[in-house]
Amino acid sequence: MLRVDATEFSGRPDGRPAPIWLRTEPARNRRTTPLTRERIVTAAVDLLDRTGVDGLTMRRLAERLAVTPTALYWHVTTRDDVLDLAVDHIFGEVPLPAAGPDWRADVRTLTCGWRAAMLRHPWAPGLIGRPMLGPHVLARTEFLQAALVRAGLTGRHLAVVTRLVANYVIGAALTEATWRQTDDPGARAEARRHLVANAAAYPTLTASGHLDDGRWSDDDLFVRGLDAILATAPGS
Amino acid sequence: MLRVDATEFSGRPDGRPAPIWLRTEPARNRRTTPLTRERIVTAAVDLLDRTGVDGLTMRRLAERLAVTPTALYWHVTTRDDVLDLAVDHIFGEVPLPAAGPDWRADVRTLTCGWRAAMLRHPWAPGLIGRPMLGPHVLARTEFLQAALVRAGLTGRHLAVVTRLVANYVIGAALTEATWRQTDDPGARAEARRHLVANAAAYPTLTASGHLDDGRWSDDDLFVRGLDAILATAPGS
DNA sequence: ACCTGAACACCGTTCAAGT
DNA sequence: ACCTGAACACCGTTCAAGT
Repeated sequence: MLRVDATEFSGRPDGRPAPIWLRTEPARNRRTTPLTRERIVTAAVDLLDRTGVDGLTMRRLAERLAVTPTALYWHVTTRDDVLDLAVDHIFGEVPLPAAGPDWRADVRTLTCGWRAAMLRHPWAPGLIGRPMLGPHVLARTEFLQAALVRAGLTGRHLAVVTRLVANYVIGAALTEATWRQTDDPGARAEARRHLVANAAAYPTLTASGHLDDGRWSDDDLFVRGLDAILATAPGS
Repeated sequence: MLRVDATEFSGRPDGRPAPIWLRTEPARNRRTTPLTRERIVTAAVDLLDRTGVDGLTMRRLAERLAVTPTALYWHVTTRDDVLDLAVDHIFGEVPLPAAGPDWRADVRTLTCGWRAAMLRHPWAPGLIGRPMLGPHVLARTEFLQAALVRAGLTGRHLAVVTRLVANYVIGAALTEATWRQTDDPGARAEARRHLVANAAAYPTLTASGHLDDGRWSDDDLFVRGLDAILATAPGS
């Protein structure tokens, strides 16, 4: 190799440092970008989108960030931390709607954006089985309950409907993400065949086309369910 | 040790086998119980109850069954299989109610048992993010939709309410299990303090006591939410 | 303060071999 | 048919050490 390691020049006979052109920069400047928690989280979301929950490895994540696996542990204490941060992060992608005069419309756009974010990142719903106290998640819940208060709900009734809406969104996202997560595009059709094969045991489900694809859009079914909930609250 | 290994007797000078009293049984009879898929699943549920999802290891599971880790792979092809089987198994614990004249009562007892099973095994809701096509799960969904058909629902309306109920149960179990799963009993109180500390950002949530413990029972809130849904269907 | 390197105690899964 | 043993290619996390 013709290229000589410049550090050799720094140890000159006369003790003076070599001219700057011949020196490589010191280590802390050579690093392209400093590692931050934020960079870790965005890289994690990227990796999760591509490879799913099991694909997110501290080692793979570090590789993507051009860093030693153990370097991550300076910014984060555990792999679960990364997952928690990733979940909260994706809720920051969808902006909070502006509160308008129609509280029902507010709840609709809020929950639809909420659900859309989870379906864009199908690994997310399965990770909700842990305390969700990130700022983005709480901000969304706050907005939801504020809209319900404007609708006139109070006390226990308010608590019931808040949980009803939130849990419906989460459950819907979880079951819908199931089918997008599997790589096999024919998985749903296969499930449908399994159901038909056992039609004797599941007469109602087969008759109603419970697992049929595209009979009605998932989006439409979700919104209609939501509207059914909102119809139980006092009129606008 | 006084106890002599009986196999030594089998190699007698005269070549004849030792009397049966002095022989140990051959290997295939000595094993206490043969390994079956069913035994694996019940042991898995036990281990999951004790140690959670991360605690279920093929090696630990094998140890509990007094078997080599690799022996499991004869009855099951992957760890995920074990998890799928475990989830379906716990739904078999709750018997299907008998269909009565009051379809609302049927749906209530079905979903309450459904939810109770998940709360008894708090690891379960988080595992629903995979195709749920086990016989017990499907039988429950079949019962639910059959009750809704008896209520007079058809077509798209039937699909909407089926999903609404099922997703509400799943979402509720998932969020509620979150707090039972954490070993720390004060986790909820800690979360509440976190909320109060940022009361400026979450005025509605703090005012309504969103994370307050025991203000209203979770069971009561769940049933009221369910009744709100069922109220949207045609009257009995 | 921030990152590297080596090391520890695990994993799931395969495959040939035993009985 | 059913299980063992050895082996492979990974894991998350720690800790001392470098800069």
